[in-house]
Parts: sequence; structure tokens; C-alpha cells
Amino acid sequence: MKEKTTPAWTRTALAKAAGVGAETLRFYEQKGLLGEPARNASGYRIYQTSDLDRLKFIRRSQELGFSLQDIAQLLELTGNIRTPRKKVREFASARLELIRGKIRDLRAMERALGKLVTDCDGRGAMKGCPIVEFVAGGSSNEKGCRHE
Amino acid sequence: MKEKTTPAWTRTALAKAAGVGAETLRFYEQKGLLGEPARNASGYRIYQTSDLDRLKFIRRSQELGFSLQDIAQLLELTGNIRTPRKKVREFASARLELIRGKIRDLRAMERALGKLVTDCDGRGAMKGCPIVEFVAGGSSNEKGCRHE
DNA sequence: GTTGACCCTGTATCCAGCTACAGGGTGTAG
DNA sequence: CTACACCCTGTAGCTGGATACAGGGTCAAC
Repeated sequence: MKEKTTPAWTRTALAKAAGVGAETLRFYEQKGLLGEPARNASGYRIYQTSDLDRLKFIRRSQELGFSLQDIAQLLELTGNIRTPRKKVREFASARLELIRGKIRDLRAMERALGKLVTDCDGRGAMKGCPIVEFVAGGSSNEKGCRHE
Repeated sequence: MKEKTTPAWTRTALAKAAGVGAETLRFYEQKGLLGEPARNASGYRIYQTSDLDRLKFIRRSQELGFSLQDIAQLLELTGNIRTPRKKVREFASARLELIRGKIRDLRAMERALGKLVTDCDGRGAMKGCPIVEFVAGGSSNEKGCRHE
């Protein structure tokens, strides 16, 4: 613990720690996801631990299906204390609905796949039609089972 | 039971109904996601209602973060009665774990964003640091709050 | 029998998100 | 001093997932 909460990270060190390529850092910087890091005397980038957190957030958000643009907005929102409160609420609420929708869909898929696993016990006939159940649960209804 | 449950769809009609571009159907066909449709005398593609279900499934799966390759596998699995039972179980179980992980992550994000919405009531100071909470909930822990 | 809306195939183009050079500077170990 | 690993910038290339022509058939309506 030297510099308090933010020891300096080199480009490759940070990349390794975050599980991304070193070039990706520059790419994210260009896209405004990381913000320009400090530089040492010879122009080398110096990253902070907060950048590592940010990177982790980015990767996790990506896995959840958010685009880099979405993530940039999310970061802007939550990271900038000067963001107008109303905007924060609006954007966050919209995102929240989106997220809840995704959770609902994933749960439907979970149920469908779970049923598939349960029903297909490794022998015997495949009962039900999980895929159709899933699709039906989404919006349409009944019919359309292809396997049998 | 062919013509009963499956009135014929033309290319653009199906595309419109499924909310995709007409060209996309050909693309999916090339990628093996749709399978070769029947053709009329002059070579026009004739789609069935089951193709519409399939398309809906594809789009929903995509929204949940599955790649077209993943989806092809899912469809293969659930749609082909001849799939070896063991493979079905294995693949489905792996997918299930993946899906459950996504749900967990989304819930963490939901909590974080929900807190942001709750805390930022449109005036006063922004309490807590949802973004850091989310990141912390993922793997790292403590510190790194940038806003304030 | 010509128009216009569709269909066909093949190929080219586009966008996101990386990833990989090329050509050059830096800095520490031996 | 000289390797050698690392850093810089700029730009080209790659994969996935579409999307858009170009050049040509089909067909129902007028």
C-alpha cells in the first residue's frame, strides 16, 4: 500500500489483471470508455486501480448483452456526479426495465432447458417440446413443435 | 399435418412477421439456422409457420446474448429427436449453468441500478456507489469509487 | 404486353469490437 | 554499450452479423 488506493499499473499489467488484450485498452480509450490515463515522462500510460474496476465493469456488462455504447452511457451516468439527477433516474429506470426483461427471458429459457434436462434422462422418449414452450412463453402461443 | 398448421409464407411476409429483414432469411439459411425451405415451380422459397417460431426463438436467444453458433446448437439439440440423449443433457446442462450465471449477474446489476434510482431521488447527494457495488459483487471488493 | 412488385443468385459493403502490424522510442540488466 | 522487453502512434485486417447491390427471372393487374 504505497499510493493509497491507487498503485500505478502498466499497460500490460492492467490488461492482464482485467483479462483483456493490451491493445484493447487503447481501443477503449479511443471509444471514451476509459478516459485518458496519466502519462509518465516518456509518454507511457499510467493506470490506476480504479481503471481496473472500470474494466471489470465493462466486461461484465458486455457479458450481459450491453454494447460498448450502452456501457459508456452507464459509466457516464454512475461515474459523473455532475450528471443531472433527472437524467440519472430516467436512464437508470429504462435500463432497469431492460434488465428485468432480460431476466424474465432468461428464466423462461432456464425453465425450458431445465425441463429438457429433466425430461431427457438419457433414455426413453423426449417428452414435451421445450423450445416451443420457450417461444410460446415469449409472445406467440401453441403449435409449431417440430420434433416428434 | 402439413398444410393445416402451416400456411405458406412468402419471403418478405415471413421476414415482416418475424421482424427481420428479408435478406436475413437467406443469411440464416446459409448459416444453417433455418434449413432449406421448400420451393415453388419457379424456385421461390416457401416458408412454414414453424419457420416463424424458429425465427422468433433465434431473435430472443440473440437478445439473451447467445451467438448464432450457440443458437444453431440449441436448435439442433432441441429440434432433432435423433440427438444422442447424453449430448442433449450435457449441452443443456452447460447452457443452464451459463444462463443461471447470467441471471445472477443481471440481478446484481438490477440491484445496483435499482439502488441508483432509489438513492438519486432527483435532488440531494448521490449516496453510495452502485457501480462499485456491482463490480464488488462480481469479484473484486472495496474502494474505487470515482464519483463524489 | 408492359408495368411493378415480387423472387432468384452471387458478391460487395457495413458496423461493432477487437487484434495485429509497422516503424520508432525507452529503460534496465548484464 | 547493447540486448531485449516494453512503450508509443497510426493504420490495416479480422470475425460476426447482417445489409445492399447487380443483373436477371416471374407473374398478376391493368
